[in-house]
Amino acid sequence: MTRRSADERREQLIEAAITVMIRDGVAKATTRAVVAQAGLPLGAFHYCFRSKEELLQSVVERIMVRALAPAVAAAGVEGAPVAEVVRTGLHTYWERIRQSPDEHLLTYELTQYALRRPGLADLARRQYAHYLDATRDSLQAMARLADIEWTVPLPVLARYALGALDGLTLTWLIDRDDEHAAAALDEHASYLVSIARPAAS
Amino acid sequence: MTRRSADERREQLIEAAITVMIRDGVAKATTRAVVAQAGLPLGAFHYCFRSKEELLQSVVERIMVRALAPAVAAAGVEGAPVAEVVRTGLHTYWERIRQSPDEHLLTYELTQYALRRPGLADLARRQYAHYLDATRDSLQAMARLADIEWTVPLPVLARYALGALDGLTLTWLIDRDDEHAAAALDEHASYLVSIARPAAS
DNA sequence: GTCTATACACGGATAGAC
DNA sequence: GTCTATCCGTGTATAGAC
Repeated sequence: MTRRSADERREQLIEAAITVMIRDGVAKATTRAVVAQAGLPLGAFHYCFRSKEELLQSVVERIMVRALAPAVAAAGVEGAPVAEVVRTGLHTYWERIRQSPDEHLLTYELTQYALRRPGLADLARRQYAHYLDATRDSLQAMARLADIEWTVPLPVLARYALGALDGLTLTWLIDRDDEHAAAALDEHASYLVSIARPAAS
Repeated sequence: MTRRSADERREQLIEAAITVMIRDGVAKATTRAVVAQAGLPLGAFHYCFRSKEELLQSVVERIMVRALAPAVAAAGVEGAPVAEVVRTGLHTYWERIRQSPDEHLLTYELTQYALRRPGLADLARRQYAHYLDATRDSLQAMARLADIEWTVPLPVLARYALGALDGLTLTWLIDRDDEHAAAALDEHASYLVSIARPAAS
């Protein structure tokens, strides 16, 4: 029973750490703040994690997996016009950002934190590689739904689309300008539509 | 004479702080580390700055101004083809990033740091507004050089272009993949060329 | 103004009782 | 395994000699 409880506490502490980080930032997520958030005594920390670094590694892994890949969520009906498929996908992505802006801000914060630690830098790189994959998959899914193909090589297009969405997201997280963000996102949609052509096969 | 020296020390400490931050990250830029970098005694700190917060405000202001606005450096010859003007501008921007990647990484780190402090959050917002202005100016300059006009409203285009460059930059700072970054940047150039048309007037 | 010594708080980690 | 009490390092800031 104690074994199961120990695992639960690990989970509890990871989630508590994320809660604190979203609310106060990574720097304020001290061991004391985390255990307080979890409602546990300070001593509980060190028989769940060898060190704070170990907790942070778990947090980074979890938050990065949980963070929607900046991939465009492919949505829409089979055979719909490409413009509709693209706009629906981007809109879905954007709504998720708008629903949890602080969590996404934390994602960027953690990425930078990870880059500063030799042991975690590789994790950040692998995660961005994963984002690229997910973006590529979404673009392929959209092409299939709209029955089109992209006139730009998929790896290039994925990197460009990921960058554009990432940048637009970051800008919005800073200025929270809904109108301008929507207009820019729409321009990205127009771009995607412009590089689509009817499927050959 | 002491007066002049005090101002010099302020400068000295700001630059030392930036040096430490670029090398070790914002978190490691303690007062002790900063004065050590500057070759000054610890006591020197507090008759140059009221507090560490005050130093950080100065640092944020300076680094954000110094950071090239993610604006496209307009370059090229009057009357050159639009494709050449655009590619030259983007290439110039990218070279600056490549020449000081750590400093640009710090820019992102400081932006997030600023967003976490109520007193500095507004500074981050104003800075991004400045980036938007600079991007818009560069786009206008490119249009003038190539004797074209943009078929997308300038405010929308500026936000989109800023986001795209910001995102591509961030992705590259993480994975340092020169080839793919160049390809994606090139795709952005193609996009810009595609939304240009000969000037009407 | 300039520097040394130090106060004081906080954070990570551990010792040791239960 | 669980928790309390504590150690020790570090960080900001200040006191006070010069």
